[in-house]
Amino acid sequence: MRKMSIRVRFAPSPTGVLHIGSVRTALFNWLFARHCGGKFLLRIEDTDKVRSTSQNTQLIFEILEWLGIDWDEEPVIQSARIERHKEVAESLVSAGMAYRCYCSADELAAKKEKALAAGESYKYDGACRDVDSTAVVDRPFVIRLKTRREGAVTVADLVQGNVTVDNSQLDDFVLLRSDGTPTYMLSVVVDDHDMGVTHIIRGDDHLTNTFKQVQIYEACKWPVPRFAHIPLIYGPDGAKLSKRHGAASAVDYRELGYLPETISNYLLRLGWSHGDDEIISIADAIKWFTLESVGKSPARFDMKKLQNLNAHYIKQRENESLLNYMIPFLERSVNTDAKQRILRGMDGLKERAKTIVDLAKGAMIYVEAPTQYDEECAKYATESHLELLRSVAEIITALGDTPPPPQPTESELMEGDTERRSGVYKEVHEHSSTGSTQQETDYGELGRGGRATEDQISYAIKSLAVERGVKLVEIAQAMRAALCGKLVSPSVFQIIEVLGAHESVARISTFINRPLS
RNA sequence: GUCUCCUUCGUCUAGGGGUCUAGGACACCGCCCUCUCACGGCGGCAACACGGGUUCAAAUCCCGUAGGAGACGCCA
Repeated sequence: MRKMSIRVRFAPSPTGVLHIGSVRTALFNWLFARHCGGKFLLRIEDTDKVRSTSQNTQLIFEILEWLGIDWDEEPVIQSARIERHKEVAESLVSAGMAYRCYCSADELAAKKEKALAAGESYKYDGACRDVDSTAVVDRPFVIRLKTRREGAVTVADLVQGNVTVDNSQLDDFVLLRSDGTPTYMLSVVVDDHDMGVTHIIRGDDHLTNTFKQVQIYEACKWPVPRFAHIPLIYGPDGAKLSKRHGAASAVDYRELGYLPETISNYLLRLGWSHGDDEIISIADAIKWFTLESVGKSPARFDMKKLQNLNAHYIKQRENESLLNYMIPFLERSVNTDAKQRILRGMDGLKERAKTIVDLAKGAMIYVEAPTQYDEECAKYATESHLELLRSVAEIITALGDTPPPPQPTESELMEGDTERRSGVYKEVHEHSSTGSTQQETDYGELGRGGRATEDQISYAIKSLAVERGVKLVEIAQAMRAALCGKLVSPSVFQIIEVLGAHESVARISTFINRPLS
């Protein structure tokens, strides 16, 4: 296979929002082109003028760009090529390969009904096949292909293998409608030929169409391209993936908070694999992608796996990038201070989020004080809890305003405390634990602006728990309720570090003094 | 109905005659970690649709059966 000449295309129709299955088709085409060093072209099949919208067309471009799928030449707009399509249809008539059919819609409907009633499959009977094409008849007509009736056509499909269909299965299908517009069958063939497409990679719902199209290529005496029909994506129930499965459009997934790298990785693994690899970068995908390794069996869409992948890619992303990405998802617009807080709390936030929507929700604790408290919070509003919170507030205030207490030694720390930390926390911790010989300088850095570090806060609160003889969880959950209005959040110590003493104490006071419970 | 395609754990898949008492991932269950929830670590459950061949040997090759899907438009 000579690599330099390969040309593929993605040819969506803007009659609806871009389906996630179409996105996969685009991805496979793109990957194939990039792998082979060929060209990836775009064609908008907007010949159905009633259902096509320019908004849908825009969305196609937008989603492809979002996913990093770039195309090589000016996109072809199919509706601009109608004259060319007609021309080909007419030339086929002149060449005796096609003919004018004057059967009315009513006549055909009647024949179809009759066939159905008799339990037979309907095929156009070719009534006008031998009508003299030079005769001028003043009736509306369509142009039909004079299909070959004998023999069979075998397509050496790059994914499906050899597929043979008997020509007797085909009828003389329509190339040009009575209103003079081309049908899909005609326009794809003409456009693919004119665009120099060498490999047609598309959903396998087109497999049977292929045999009709091959006949058009042959009638035109054009070279037949290679085909690769990839299996469709199904919903969890095994039926074609659609709206009722939750989300079928690529735009939906973007709005649900999935990252583009998640979508392309997930879609790639649906029906294609490279050994045991699950997390695959675009670069590796381009390096590894071949049509031979595309599976033939249909795959079901698994939301859980998508989520898991998304969680992975969220953890991978840089905090700044995540912040920018999540801003449109935030419930309200945020100022620079809030952004800074979110950024500082991002490590704790992102390891808990499966989607950007989750992330944005979780980030609200750094945007504003709780506007309401979850029902379960009442459990931590007992007098004994409130009493503990008063002490907590004092400790936080003290930590925030004065130099923190001496650093704990390794043995003083509860076991496990020095282990298992990640991200920023770990770095901070390492700083503070090396601080035994250089406490002054560390305070100067870590306590900047009178702000205590997560570690210092953690130590102080843990000490309080020991002192009062209560379990840490009792204090921590009460703090969480007061700080977040809910019982699930990142580390409360980290939250306090990010919010600062003033805001933290304010939230705790609000909780203590609120009328309820 | 006709034609075409598909069939390994619940799901995505590895596997191209012996290395398969079938591997990985997600999900699920358990344990560890733990300030909640997650993350992470460790472990567990779980599949070659069925029936015939071919072969010394079949998840792997062939043929049936069953099940699933797609296509049968003057839609794309």
